[in-house]
Amino acid sequence: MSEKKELSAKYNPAEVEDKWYAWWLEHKCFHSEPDEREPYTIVIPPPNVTGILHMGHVLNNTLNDVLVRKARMDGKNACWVPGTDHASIATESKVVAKLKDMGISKEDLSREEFLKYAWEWKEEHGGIILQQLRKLGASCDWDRTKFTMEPALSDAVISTFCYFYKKGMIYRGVRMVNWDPVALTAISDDEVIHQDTASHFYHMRYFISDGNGKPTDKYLIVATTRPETIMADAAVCVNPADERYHWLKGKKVLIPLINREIPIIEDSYVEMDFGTGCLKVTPAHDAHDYEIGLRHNLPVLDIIDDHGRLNENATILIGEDRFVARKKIVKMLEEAGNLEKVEDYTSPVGYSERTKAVIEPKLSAQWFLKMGDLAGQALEAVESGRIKFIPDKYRNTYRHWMENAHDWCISRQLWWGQRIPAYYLPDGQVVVEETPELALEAARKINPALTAADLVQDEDVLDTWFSSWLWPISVFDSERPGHPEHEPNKDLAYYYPTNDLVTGPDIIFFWVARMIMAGGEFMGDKPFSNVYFTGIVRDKIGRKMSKTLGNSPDPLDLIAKYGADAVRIGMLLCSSAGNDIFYDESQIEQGRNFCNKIWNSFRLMQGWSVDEKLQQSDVNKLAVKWFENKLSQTVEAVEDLYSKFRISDALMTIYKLFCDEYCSWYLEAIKPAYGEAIDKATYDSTLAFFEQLLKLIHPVMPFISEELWQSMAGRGENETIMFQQSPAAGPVDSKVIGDFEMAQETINALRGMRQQKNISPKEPLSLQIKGEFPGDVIPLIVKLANVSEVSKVAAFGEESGVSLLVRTTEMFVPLGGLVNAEEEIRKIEAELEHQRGFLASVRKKLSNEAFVAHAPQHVVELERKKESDSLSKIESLEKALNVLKNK
RNA sequence: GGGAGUUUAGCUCAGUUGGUUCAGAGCAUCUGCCUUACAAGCAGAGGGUCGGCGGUUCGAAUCCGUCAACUCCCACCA
Repeated sequence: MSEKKELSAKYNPAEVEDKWYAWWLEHKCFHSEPDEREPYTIVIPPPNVTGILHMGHVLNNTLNDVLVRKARMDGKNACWVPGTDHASIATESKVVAKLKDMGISKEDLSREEFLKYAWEWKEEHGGIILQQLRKLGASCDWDRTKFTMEPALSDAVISTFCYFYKKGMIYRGVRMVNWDPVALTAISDDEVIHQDTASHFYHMRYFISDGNGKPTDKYLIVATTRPETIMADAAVCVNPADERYHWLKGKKVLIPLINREIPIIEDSYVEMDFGTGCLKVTPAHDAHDYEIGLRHNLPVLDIIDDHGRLNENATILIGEDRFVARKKIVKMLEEAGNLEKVEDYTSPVGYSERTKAVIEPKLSAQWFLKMGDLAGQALEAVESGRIKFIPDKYRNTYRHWMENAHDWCISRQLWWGQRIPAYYLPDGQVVVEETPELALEAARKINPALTAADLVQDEDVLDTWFSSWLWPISVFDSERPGHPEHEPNKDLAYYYPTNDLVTGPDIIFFWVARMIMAGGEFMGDKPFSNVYFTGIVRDKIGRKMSKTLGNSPDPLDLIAKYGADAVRIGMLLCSSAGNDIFYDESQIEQGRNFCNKIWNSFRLMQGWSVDEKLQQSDVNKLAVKWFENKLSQTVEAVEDLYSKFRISDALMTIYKLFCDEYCSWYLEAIKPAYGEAIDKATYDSTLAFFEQLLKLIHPVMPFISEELWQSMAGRGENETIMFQQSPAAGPVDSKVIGDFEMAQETINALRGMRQQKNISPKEPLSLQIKGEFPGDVIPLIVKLANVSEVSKVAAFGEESGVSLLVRTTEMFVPLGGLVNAEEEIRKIEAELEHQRGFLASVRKKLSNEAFVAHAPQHVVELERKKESDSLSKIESLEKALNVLKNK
């Protein structure tokens, strides 16, 4: 130790964490530039720019940081690129809400004015989450921080759009989209959450027309959950096989209340046994109805406006909100005698993920990207194993989606985002170019008389994922997307493809699949090699963590209370890949306790005085040799676990190595008696071991490992544990470990016996061992089990005592008056009974000719060995019993 | 409705090709210890018909069938 300062009995993370994080930043430890080393690259899953750190981020970024720090210590040039996502819907709705608080309505603002507010908001609140990540210890290269809407990355998005447009893969089409009447935008299918919702099933009478627009007294009954849309009906549809309605063929019915005449049509889409078997067809307001309308050439009448209110086309209830209109129209139907009955009914209703508004299916002109080839090659990249999913089961999910990929609706009716670079000519033609200037140039090829003022740019912006899918490319080289003919710049050439991606399975299609598509298209190469899917963080009783439930702790509070290392450990301990995480604060306590354990082991070593003249004792020699091997063995296991992304198992292996092997066995074995000094050789070895352990621990617990590593002697001014080489596994001598284990088992047996017989650990015992026993571990038994004398004997004496069996070695502890003969007899008899039963079962197996004939040789051999071991155990138990009984 | 997955100790999970590293780990529990690093600790101990049933096999937590429960994804406002 360099200096001996007083250390408190408890580790205090608050004193340590900010200090080292600042030091790392100051020394540019996280920064990476291309060099001759092998790169290791991770791009952060960019959190929403206005987001706040939650437990899911903690899990994800802890895993990322562990991987990055490990790679760094493996000598790779590790680069973790941080950044944020502009999250158009989420951010825009936050800005709209904030403006509303200020008494400003978005509609009163021009696009430019609104964007000015939005950027102000972004500057003010943006990137808080990146600051919070620093508290967690995230070793991101902050100099490379990116934002999906910064100019360069926006340019990449625009070029990408133009690229696909010119390739004929982007088209504009009228489609039934999921309209969010609150956000006033179409959203993708994936952003719609279906939830069973209690509503009503309204059975309405549609009277048959007499042919002149007048009702007859005959009617049929149509059931709907949406009576407010009847004014948009284009037909009533029945199944052609439905005999109940054959008489209606060619007839027309009148829409209730407005008496518009519509045809009765037949389509097998209608299920006969659902409802009344009559379906009202409303092409403008239902995706299936739209399809039916196309098949039967039905007119499309849109009666709901962007805000979800009835418009003039409805002819009645104009201006009413759709849900208000529903209530009113039901009453009107009832009064008009058109309401047959109302049933309670629960049906799935689509809600906007962002605004929670009920989705309105709406026909509108949107931009689409064809999936065809993109999905095909992205599927192949995973199927072929070039990209590995961890856990593997997500390949199924991925395949299923990729094989059924719909064209991607990429336009959003928002302002916060990259505006679509499509420019409309006065005659309705469209040109798509990267800049207005280029667009004008292109437009003039169509009509040379055009001026800039004649071009009108599309009002919509692009889906946020249309920028995120470029992330692994654009953070390094924003020129490349959209221009695969460009040579990649130095960074892109060096860092791409990235190595690992850590993300949640909920965005496997939104993001993971699309990054693979973009990588294939623009780089001709996968964007990453491994995708590690984390689970969802849930509370103890399995509920998803959410703000509304209030069951999500603030990670920063936890860090303040327990320390960042403890929080990291707590998250990792319960996180096997792909499984949901059941978060429990007690896991973080365990992490804190582990920190404390490490801290105190350091205190112990720091308190020792070294005597250079002291000879190394046999016990110490043994312990050092053993731990050397144990460490190698464990390092090998840990490496293997890391390579399989079994991070929590790797952590547990390290945890046990430290707590059990190092603290409980090694340190106890070499610990000098109070007031005595330790020999130099052992001391040096111990510190070397401790340093190795700190390195092993560093990726998971960066702060405490740095603090203690720095506290050890001989550190240069600018050195950090961050760049030390990971411990390498040396050769493992299994005899050393095996012999030591024999000693451990013996010590455990003796300790157990003391407890059982109520013999104080301070009472020295003597021990007789019969048969083979590794002699050089005896000093360890003497020290740790408080044995005064160990003798190897050919036969046990006649005095009273307790016999022990360690594996197949018999031992005896003479206890004189301390032993209760009757109790001992009972114990031996019980053991005998068990042993005889065991022997019987083994013999039964061996006497089974089929077993001996079919089982492999080594299995049969094992059974034989069991038999002989058991026989010898029984023999010695019987002897011991005789001795006791003959007393 | 279509698909995928899960079910092993009180809790969270490991268990590679069926066979002594097969019934494991951590936490929790219980017992005894304030033993000069650590009570946020030490030393011990007890917990499981491996979801149910059936089958294949000399042998099943492991393979097959079936049933049950749970989870997720996709589809869907009649």
